[in-house]
Amino acid sequence: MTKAPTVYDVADRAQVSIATVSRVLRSPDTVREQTRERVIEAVRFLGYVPSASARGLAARRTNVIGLFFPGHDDLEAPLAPAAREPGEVPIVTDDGSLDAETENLYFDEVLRGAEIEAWRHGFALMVAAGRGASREALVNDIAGRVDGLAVLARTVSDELLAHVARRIPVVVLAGAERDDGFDHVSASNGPGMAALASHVFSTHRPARVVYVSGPGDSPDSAERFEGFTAAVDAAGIAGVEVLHGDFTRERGRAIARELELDPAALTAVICSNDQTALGVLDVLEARGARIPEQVVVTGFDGIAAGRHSRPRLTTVHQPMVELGRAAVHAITARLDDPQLEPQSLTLPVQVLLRESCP
Amino acid sequence: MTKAPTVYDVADRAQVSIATVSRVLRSPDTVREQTRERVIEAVRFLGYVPSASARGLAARRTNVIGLFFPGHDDLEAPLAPAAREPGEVPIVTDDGSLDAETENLYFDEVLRGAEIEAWRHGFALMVAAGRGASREALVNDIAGRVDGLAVLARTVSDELLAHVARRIPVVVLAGAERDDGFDHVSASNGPGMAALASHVFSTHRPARVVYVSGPGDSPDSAERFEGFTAAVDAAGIAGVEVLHGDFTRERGRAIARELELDPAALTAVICSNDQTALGVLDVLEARGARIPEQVVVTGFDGIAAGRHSRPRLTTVHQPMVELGRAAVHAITARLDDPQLEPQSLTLPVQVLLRESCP
DNA sequence: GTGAAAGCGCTAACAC
DNA sequence: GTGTTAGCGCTTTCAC
Repeated sequence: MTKAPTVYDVADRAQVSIATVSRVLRSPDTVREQTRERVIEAVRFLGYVPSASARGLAARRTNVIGLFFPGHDDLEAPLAPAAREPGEVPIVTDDGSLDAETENLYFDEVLRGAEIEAWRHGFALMVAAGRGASREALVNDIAGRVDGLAVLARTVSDELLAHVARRIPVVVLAGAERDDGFDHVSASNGPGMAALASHVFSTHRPARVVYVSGPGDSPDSAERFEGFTAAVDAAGIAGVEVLHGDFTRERGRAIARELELDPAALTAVICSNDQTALGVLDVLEARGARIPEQVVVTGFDGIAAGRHSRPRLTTVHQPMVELGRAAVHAITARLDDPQLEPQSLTLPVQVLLRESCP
Repeated sequence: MTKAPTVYDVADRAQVSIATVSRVLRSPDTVREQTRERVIEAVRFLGYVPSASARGLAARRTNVIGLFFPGHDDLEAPLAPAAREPGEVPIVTDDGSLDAETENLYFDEVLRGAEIEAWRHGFALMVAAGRGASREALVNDIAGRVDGLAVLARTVSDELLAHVARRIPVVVLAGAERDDGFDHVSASNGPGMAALASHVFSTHRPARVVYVSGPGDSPDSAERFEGFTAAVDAAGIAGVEVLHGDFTRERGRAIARELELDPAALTAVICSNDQTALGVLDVLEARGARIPEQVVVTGFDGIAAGRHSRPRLTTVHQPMVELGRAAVHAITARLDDPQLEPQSLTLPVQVLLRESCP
């Protein structure tokens, strides 16, 4: 780690020019075998690792793709010191009250998809989960490091996005198609919610319909709501109640607590995402409501927790891994052909019927 | 995106030298306000984003930390085309037979921790999940892009690790401490398993003890087994059966299928990880075994699925997010002071008692 | 098949 | 406070 060796060092030791060293690394078969071996030996001997900075500068491309997601603001606590000795192992009984799992599944899966696709195209992946005030600065910083950037919709100002897009391709994830000149990749939110709601209406014929929305600034939430109203109109249903949610489980719980249940009439609680629906289920179960006889509940997203809940949650499944892949794919496509018209890819979803609303 | 502007372009437009442009970006308060504003205006007008390659080359540091994990080999399928129209939404009933969730939780959580800690120290995070033959090349490539690298134990040859370590700090994740000169970060596998096993022995006094190991090349598995044998010795237990597992749920199932259960005697199945234990539970439940009256089952890791199983799984919880954080922390510490002695941090674990073995 | 040399876009002395 | 200048370590013509 004392002064990393460079091409020059390798060239010296192998008795060749730096150009040849470069060739051995980039296009080995243009170099005579004997020469090549000398170079490789030198590389090994010196512990040479080419600098991506220098390479990126000279080649004018980094071979890195960036993925920007808004961050886990919750976890800004300093690194907890190992309070206990590692040898001490406390034994605690988990009666179910222990903290819920970190439910960043969405991020995790999109990331996985992005990583896979990046790798397939020979790119490395840089992730950034900006938090707080530094967000815009971070995006700008990342933009300087990569050949293309995927950004979650609504997490960065259009202005900055436009700024960055002058330098590299930008694809917006999970935002509805907008005529902003960017590439877009999203799931079929509207039709998905419409299909689910229609199913609820036609199969269960609820006497009462409650819709729990997401945050006002979420494009996903808006699209889902549109799908919902379309289904409502199509079914000719009147008197729907719309409650304002925020995509959190806690909010779902709060809403369920205040929900007055009519034992005689079937109520449908249609939530704009799974978290909210799970919160609703938490409280409804505790209140002793009969699901799905008395109340049916639905979510949206298809997160793992919905498969394990009791009752299991009926939902619309988004292909999150595919979202990540498609985003990276869109970037590489544009890198290959910058002249491409702005693309807008909408991935299909699937309604998953489970016990909360069969 | 036509020819990205450089410092020179900005300098021209702002009527200053490139040094001043650099200053405005790196240390704004050393520049007169009026000058600064001219520069900022030019930056904005031109859509200037500094090149991290050039910056990294000049400053001799990238401000990026790398995280290497073995990859999701399963997912190499080409990007599935959107077979259906987005408007078509199939409705399927999920009777529980749909494919199991992608259980890369370990990766996900470590990554999250790493990202957080990297951000706190002002670093970006680059992730790589190498697959197949390209693994070593990938690690080498990443090594050239970052200021420090965290690598999952046993995924890269010692030789390559040593090669890379000549250039940048390397920390090994989840491997037992070894005298290899690298920094290590791991969880307290041995003591954790020992504490759990002791609990099983003293509380349940099983007539028969079955231990299911992990793959032979897993250091985690080896440490856990050591902890187990320590507990066995301490409890003076004889005639333990040790089965060879591989950390997969399927293997757990297979083992449970062949397990002969004596209705009269309590059997303890102690598994070296949660996946295996969940597989055991799957089959035992199906076979109608009474848990925990007739059989007690334990796992190790504390993955989410164990919280949702029936019965819920008793296990040892590893602080995975903390592992990621600690790894990055170790790297930044070494970057700050390269003279540091090789560190070996072992994070504390916790036994979580749930219904499979209260 | 190999070498010489001109950058790539920035930072960091060092002058002024 | 601001400008000049010398690299940083590589890729890539263009000669030979």
